[in-house]
Amino acid sequence: MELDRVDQEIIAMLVDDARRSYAEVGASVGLSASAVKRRVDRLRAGGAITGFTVRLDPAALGWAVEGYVELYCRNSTPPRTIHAAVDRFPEVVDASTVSGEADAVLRIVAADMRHFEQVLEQIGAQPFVARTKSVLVLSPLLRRPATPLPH
Amino acid sequence: MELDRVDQEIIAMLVDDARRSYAEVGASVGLSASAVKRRVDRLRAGGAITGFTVRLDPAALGWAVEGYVELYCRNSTPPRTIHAAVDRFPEVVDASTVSGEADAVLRIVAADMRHFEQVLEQIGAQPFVARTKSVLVLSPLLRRPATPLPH
DNA sequence: TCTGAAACCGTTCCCTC
DNA sequence: GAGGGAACGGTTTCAGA
Repeated sequence: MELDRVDQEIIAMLVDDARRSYAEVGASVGLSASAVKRRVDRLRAGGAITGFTVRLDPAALGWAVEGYVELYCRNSTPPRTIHAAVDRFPEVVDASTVSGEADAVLRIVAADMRHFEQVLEQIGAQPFVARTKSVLVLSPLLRRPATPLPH
Repeated sequence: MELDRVDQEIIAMLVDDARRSYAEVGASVGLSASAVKRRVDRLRAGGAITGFTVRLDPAALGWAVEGYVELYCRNSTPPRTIHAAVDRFPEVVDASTVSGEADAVLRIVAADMRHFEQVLEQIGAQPFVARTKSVLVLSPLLRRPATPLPH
Protein backbone atom coordinates (compact mmCIF):
# COMPACT_ATOMS: atom_id res chain seq x y z
CA MET A 1 0.00 0.00 0.00
CA GLU A 2 1.57 3.24 -1.20
CA LEU A 3 0.99 6.39 0.89
CA ASP A 4 2.02 9.81 -0.38
CA ARG A 5 2.61 12.88 1.74
CA VAL A 6 -1.03 13.97 1.53
CA ASP A 7 -2.31 10.55 2.66
CA GLN A 8 -0.04 10.80 5.68
CA GLU A 9 -1.31 14.25 6.57
CA ILE A 10 -4.90 13.06 6.26
CA ILE A 11 -4.22 10.07 8.50
CA ALA A 12 -2.41 12.25 11.03
CA MET A 13 -5.44 14.53 11.26
CA LEU A 14 -7.79 11.59 11.70
CA VAL A 15 -5.56 9.94 14.32
CA ASP A 16 -5.87 13.18 16.25
CA ASP A 17 -9.64 13.41 15.79
CA ALA A 18 -11.48 10.82 13.76
CA ARG A 19 -14.70 12.83 13.69
CA ARG A 20 -13.24 15.75 11.78
CA SER A 21 -15.23 16.51 8.64
CA TYR A 22 -13.74 15.82 5.23
CA ALA A 23 -14.09 19.53 4.51
CA GLU A 24 -11.96 20.42 7.54
CA VAL A 25 -9.32 17.84 6.68
CA GLY A 26 -9.35 19.06 3.09
CA ALA A 27 -8.88 22.68 4.12
CA SER A 28 -5.82 21.66 6.11
CA VAL A 29 -4.18 19.52 3.42
CA GLY A 30 -5.22 21.62 0.43
CA LEU A 31 -7.85 19.33 -1.05
CA SER A 32 -11.61 19.41 -1.51
CA ALA A 33 -13.86 17.37 0.74
CA SER A 34 -14.67 14.93 -2.04
CA ALA A 35 -11.01 14.37 -2.82
CA VAL A 36 -10.34 13.65 0.85
CA LYS A 37 -13.23 11.20 0.98
CA ARG A 38 -11.92 9.40 -2.09
CA ARG A 39 -8.50 9.07 -0.45
CA VAL A 40 -9.96 7.85 2.85
CA ASP A 41 -12.11 5.33 0.96
CA ARG A 42 -8.99 4.14 -0.85
CA LEU A 43 -7.04 3.87 2.41
CA ARG A 44 -9.86 1.78 3.90
CA ALA A 45 -10.13 -0.43 0.82
CA GLY A 46 -6.36 -0.91 0.85
CA GLY A 47 -6.41 -1.97 4.50
CA ALA A 48 -4.25 0.84 5.85
CA ILE A 49 -7.22 2.26 7.76
CA THR A 50 -9.10 -0.54 9.47
CA GLY A 51 -11.73 1.57 11.16
CA PHE A 52 -12.57 4.45 13.43
CA THR A 53 -12.92 4.14 17.15
CA VAL A 54 -13.34 6.04 20.37
CA ARG A 55 -10.55 6.49 22.91
CA LEU A 56 -11.62 5.68 26.44
CA ASP A 57 -9.95 6.35 29.76
CA PRO A 58 -9.89 3.04 31.65
CA ALA A 59 -9.55 4.79 35.02
CA ALA A 60 -12.60 6.96 34.39
CA LEU A 61 -14.61 3.84 33.59
CA GLY A 62 -13.62 2.08 36.78
CA TRP A 63 -10.76 -0.07 35.49
CA ALA A 64 -8.05 0.63 38.01
CA VAL A 65 -5.66 -2.31 37.55
CA GLU A 66 -3.61 -3.14 34.50
CA GLY A 67 -0.98 -5.77 33.97
CA TYR A 68 1.08 -7.77 31.53
CA VAL A 69 0.80 -11.53 31.66
CA GLU A 70 3.25 -13.97 30.15
CA LEU A 71 1.70 -17.29 29.19
CA TYR A 72 3.76 -20.47 29.26
CA CYS A 73 1.96 -23.20 27.35
CA ARG A 74 2.26 -26.95 27.14
CA ASN A 75 4.19 -28.21 24.16
CA SER A 76 3.09 -26.92 20.77
CA THR A 77 -0.15 -25.15 21.59
CA PRO A 78 -1.32 -23.57 18.32
CA PRO A 79 -1.92 -19.78 18.30
CA ARG A 80 -5.57 -20.44 17.44
CA THR A 81 -6.08 -22.22 20.74
CA ILE A 82 -4.58 -19.34 22.69
CA HIS A 83 -6.64 -16.85 20.74
CA ALA A 84 -9.88 -18.74 21.35
CA ALA A 85 -9.15 -18.96 25.05
CA VAL A 86 -8.31 -15.31 25.67
CA ASP A 87 -10.90 -13.89 23.28
CA ARG A 88 -13.67 -14.82 25.74
CA PHE A 89 -12.27 -12.37 28.30
CA PRO A 90 -13.10 -8.73 27.59
CA GLU A 91 -10.40 -7.91 30.15
CA VAL A 92 -7.75 -9.13 27.71
CA VAL A 93 -7.07 -6.04 25.66
CA ASP A 94 -4.07 -7.23 23.72
CA ALA A 95 -2.53 -10.63 23.03
CA SER A 96 0.38 -11.85 20.92
CA THR A 97 2.46 -14.94 20.59
CA VAL A 98 6.09 -14.07 21.23
CA SER A 99 9.63 -15.32 20.90
CA GLY A 100 11.60 -16.19 24.01
CA GLU A 101 10.70 -18.41 26.91
CA ALA A 102 7.06 -17.43 27.18
CA ASP A 103 4.64 -18.39 24.41
CA ALA A 104 2.36 -15.37 24.58
CA VAL A 105 2.04 -11.98 26.22
CA LEU A 106 -1.34 -10.56 27.24
CA ARG A 107 -2.33 -7.13 28.46
CA ILE A 108 -5.19 -7.25 30.91
CA VAL A 109 -7.26 -4.47 32.44
CA ALA A 110 -9.38 -5.17 35.48
CA ALA A 111 -11.60 -3.29 37.88
CA ASP A 112 -9.42 -4.05 40.90
CA MET A 113 -6.85 -6.48 42.23
CA ARG A 114 -9.44 -9.10 43.10
CA HIS A 115 -10.83 -8.94 39.58
CA PHE A 116 -7.35 -9.13 38.04
CA GLU A 117 -6.60 -12.19 40.11
CA GLN A 118 -9.84 -13.87 39.07
CA VAL A 119 -9.12 -13.36 35.39
CA LEU A 120 -5.58 -14.60 35.88
CA GLU A 121 -6.86 -17.71 37.64
CA GLN A 122 -9.35 -18.49 34.91
CA ILE A 123 -6.73 -18.09 32.21
CA GLY A 124 -4.24 -20.13 34.21
CA ALA A 125 -6.84 -22.87 34.55
CA GLN A 126 -7.00 -23.43 30.78
CA PRO A 127 -5.72 -26.94 30.02
CA PHE A 128 -3.01 -25.73 27.65
CA VAL A 129 -1.55 -23.25 30.14
CA ALA A 130 1.41 -24.55 32.11
CA ARG A 131 1.94 -21.37 34.13
CA THR A 132 1.66 -17.60 33.97
CA LYS A 133 3.89 -14.79 35.08
CA SER A 134 2.47 -11.34 35.50
CA VAL A 135 3.63 -7.84 36.25
CA LEU A 136 1.36 -5.00 37.29
CA VAL A 137 1.36 -1.61 35.64
CA LEU A 138 2.35 1.03 38.19
CA SER A 139 1.80 4.08 36.03
CA PRO A 140 0.94 4.31 32.35
CA LEU A 141 3.55 6.58 30.76
CA LEU A 142 2.52 6.59 27.13
CA ARG A 143 -0.49 5.30 25.26
CA ARG A 144 -0.25 6.18 21.56
CA PRO A 145 -3.58 5.99 19.80
CA ALA A 146 -2.26 4.42 16.61
CA THR A 147 0.68 3.06 14.74
CA PRO A 148 3.18 5.69 13.66
CA LEU A 149 3.22 6.76 10.02
CA PRO A 150 5.92 5.74 7.56
CA HIS A 151 8.82 8.17 7.65
CA MET B 1 -18.15 9.04 36.42
CA GLU B 2 -21.52 7.26 36.33
CA LEU B 3 -22.53 5.43 33.13
CA ASP B 4 -26.03 4.10 32.67
CA ARG B 5 -27.06 1.38 30.25
CA VAL B 6 -27.69 3.83 27.42
CA ASP B 7 -24.27 5.46 27.82
CA GLN B 8 -22.70 2.03 27.52
CA GLU B 9 -24.65 1.22 24.37
CA ILE B 10 -23.63 4.54 22.85
CA ILE B 11 -19.97 3.93 23.66
CA ALA B 12 -20.15 0.39 22.32
CA MET B 13 -21.47 1.69 19.00
CA LEU B 14 -18.75 4.33 18.79
CA VAL B 15 -16.01 1.86 19.71
CA ASP B 16 -17.18 -0.16 16.73
CA ASP B 17 -17.34 2.85 14.40
CA ALA B 18 -16.54 6.30 15.70
CA ARG B 19 -17.82 8.01 12.57
CA ARG B 20 -21.36 6.78 12.96
CA SER B 21 -23.80 9.66 12.96
CA TYR B 22 -25.56 10.61 16.19
CA ALA B 23 -28.82 9.94 14.35
CA GLU B 24 -27.79 6.35 13.64
CA VAL B 25 -26.63 5.81 17.22
CA GLY B 26 -29.86 7.35 18.46
CA ALA B 27 -31.99 5.07 16.30
CA SER B 28 -30.22 2.08 17.78
CA VAL B 29 -30.49 3.13 21.43
CA GLY B 30 -33.92 4.78 21.21
CA LEU B 31 -32.88 8.42 21.52
CA SER B 32 -32.89 11.47 19.28
CA ALA B 33 -29.66 12.61 17.66
CA SER B 34 -29.44 15.65 19.89
CA ALA B 35 -29.95 13.60 23.03
CA VAL B 36 -27.10 11.33 21.92
CA LYS B 37 -24.85 14.31 21.29
CA ARG B 38 -25.56 15.69 24.74
CA ARG B 39 -24.57 12.36 26.28
CA VAL B 40 -21.40 12.12 24.21
CA ASP B 41 -20.49 15.69 25.17
CA ARG B 42 -21.05 14.79 28.81
CA LEU B 43 -18.90 11.66 28.47
CA ARG B 44 -16.11 13.74 26.95
CA ALA B 45 -16.40 16.43 29.61
CA GLY B 46 -16.35 13.75 32.31
CA GLY B 47 -13.19 12.21 30.88
CA ALA B 48 -14.64 8.80 30.03
CA ILE B 49 -14.23 9.50 26.31
CA THR B 50 -10.84 11.06 25.66
CA GLY B 51 -11.16 11.36 21.91
CA PHE B 52 -11.82 9.72 18.59
CA THR B 53 -9.16 8.11 16.48
CA VAL B 54 -8.51 6.00 13.43
CA ARG B 55 -7.44 2.36 13.60
CA LEU B 56 -4.46 1.61 11.42
CA ASP B 57 -2.97 -1.69 10.31
CA PRO B 58 0.77 -1.53 11.10
CA ALA B 59 1.57 -4.23 8.55
CA ALA B 60 -0.23 -2.36 5.75
CA LEU B 61 1.81 0.74 6.58
CA GLY B 62 5.11 -1.09 6.38
CA TRP B 63 5.66 -1.79 10.09
CA ALA B 64 6.50 -5.45 10.06
CA VAL B 65 8.24 -5.97 13.41
CA GLU B 66 6.73 -5.60 16.85
CA GLY B 67 8.15 -6.37 20.23
CA TYR B 68 7.94 -5.92 23.97
CA VAL B 69 10.92 -4.40 25.74
CA GLU B 70 11.61 -4.59 29.45
CA LEU B 71 13.65 -1.68 30.76
CA TYR B 72 15.96 -2.16 33.73
CA CYS B 73 16.97 1.23 35.09
CA ARG B 74 19.67 2.46 37.43
CA ASN B 75 18.55 3.04 40.97
CA SER B 76 15.50 5.22 41.43
CA THR B 77 14.95 6.63 37.98
CA PRO B 78 11.75 8.71 38.18
CA PRO B 79 8.90 7.81 35.78
CA ARG B 80 9.18 11.30 34.27
CA THR B 81 12.69 10.56 33.06
CA ILE B 82 11.60 7.33 31.41
CA HIS B 83 8.64 9.06 29.84
CA ALA B 84 10.74 11.88 28.43
CA ALA B 85 13.22 9.41 26.98
CA VAL B 86 10.76 7.12 25.23
CA ASP B 87 8.38 9.85 24.11
CA ARG B 88 10.89 10.99 21.49
CA PHE B 89 10.55 7.67 19.66
CA PRO B 90 7.40 7.36 17.57
CA GLU B 91 8.17 3.64 17.45
CA VAL B 92 7.30 3.35 21.14
CA VAL B 93 3.57 2.83 21.05
CA ASP B 94 2.98 2.01 24.68
CA ALA B 95 4.99 2.43 27.87
CA SER B 96 4.31 1.78 31.53
CA THR B 97 6.28 1.50 34.71
CA VAL B 98 5.72 -1.93 36.21
CA SER B 99 6.15 -4.00 39.33
CA GLY B 100 8.64 -6.86 39.34
CA GLU B 101 12.27 -6.93 38.37
CA ALA B 102 12.00 -4.64 35.36
CA ASP B 103 11.18 -0.97 35.85
CA ALA B 104 9.18 -0.42 32.67
CA VAL B 105 7.67 -2.27 29.75
CA LEU B 106 7.52 -0.76 26.28
CA ARG B 107 5.78 -1.90 23.14
CA ILE B 108 7.70 -0.99 20.01
CA VAL B 109 6.73 -1.23 16.35
CA ALA B 110 9.41 -0.99 13.69
CA ALA B 111 9.72 -1.26 9.95
CA ASP B 112 12.04 -4.26 10.08
CA MET B 113 14.50 -6.05 12.30
CA ARG B 114 17.29 -3.59 11.58
CA HIS B 115 15.05 -0.71 12.54
CA PHE B 116 13.90 -2.46 15.71
CA GLU B 117 17.49 -3.05 16.69
CA GLN B 118 18.39 0.59 16.10
CA VAL B 119 15.58 1.84 18.32
CA LEU B 120 16.53 -0.69 20.97
CA GLU B 121 20.14 0.48 20.84
CA GLN B 122 19.20 4.12 21.17
CA ILE B 123 16.94 3.42 24.12
CA GLY B 124 19.54 1.19 25.72
CA ALA B 125 22.09 3.98 25.33
CA GLN B 126 20.12 6.31 27.61
CA PRO B 127 22.20 7.02 30.72
CA PHE B 128 19.52 5.77 33.12
CA VAL B 129 19.08 2.42 31.34
CA ALA B 130 21.09 -0.40 32.85
CA ARG B 131 19.89 -3.03 30.37
CA THR B 132 16.95 -4.09 28.26
CA LYS B 133 15.34 -7.41 27.56
CA SER B 134 13.10 -7.79 24.58
CA VAL B 135 10.80 -10.36 23.04
CA LEU B 136 9.51 -10.20 19.50
CA VAL B 137 5.86 -10.55 18.59
CA LEU B 138 5.39 -13.63 16.42
CA SER B 139 1.73 -13.16 15.62
CA PRO B 140 -0.74 -10.63 16.96
CA LEU B 141 -3.71 -12.58 18.30
CA LEU B 142 -5.95 -9.85 19.63
CA ARG B 143 -5.89 -6.08 19.44
CA ARG B 144 -8.94 -4.61 21.15
CA PRO B 145 -9.62 -1.05 20.09
CA ALA B 146 -10.62 0.19 23.53
CA THR B 147 -11.04 -0.56 27.18
CA PRO B 148 -13.96 -2.83 27.96
CA LEU B 149 -17.11 -1.30 29.39
CA PRO B 150 -18.16 -1.64 33.02
CA HIS B 151 -20.23 -4.79 33.53
C1' DT C 1 -36.56 17.34 27.59
C1' DC C 2 -38.30 17.64 23.02
C1' DT C 3 -39.06 20.09 18.39
C1' DG C 4 -37.94 22.51 14.58
C1' DA C 5 -35.28 25.13 11.48
C1' DA C 6 -30.96 26.78 9.61
C1' DA C 7 -26.35 25.62 8.81
C1' DC C 8 -23.46 22.10 7.80
C1' DC C 9 -21.81 17.62 6.11
C1' DG C 10 -21.44 13.08 3.48
C1' DT C 11 -22.13 11.28 -0.75
C1' DT C 12 -22.50 10.96 -5.58
C1' DC C 13 -22.14 12.50 -10.26
C1' DC C 14 -20.16 14.99 -13.88
C1' DC C 15 -16.73 17.78 -15.71
C1' DT C 16 -11.87 19.26 -16.13
C1' DC C 17 -7.00 18.66 -15.89
C1' DG D 1 -6.08 8.49 -12.71
C1' DA D 2 -7.01 12.34 -9.64
C1' DG D 3 -9.26 16.61 -8.20
C1' DG D 4 -13.01 20.35 -8.10
C1' DG D 5 -17.60 21.74 -7.67
C1' DA D 6 -22.48 21.40 -7.42
C1' DA D 7 -26.67 19.09 -5.89
C1' DC D 8 -29.43 16.46 -2.68
C1' DG D 9 -30.60 14.22 1.20
C1' DG D 10 -29.31 13.47 5.76
C1' DT D 11 -27.04 15.38 10.04
C1' DT D 12 -25.60 18.59 13.52
C1' DT D 13 -26.46 22.22 16.36
C1' DC D 14 -28.84 25.58 18.91
C1' DA D 15 -32.63 28.35 20.18
C1' DG D 16 -37.10 28.45 22.00
C1' DA D 17 -41.16 26.31 23.92
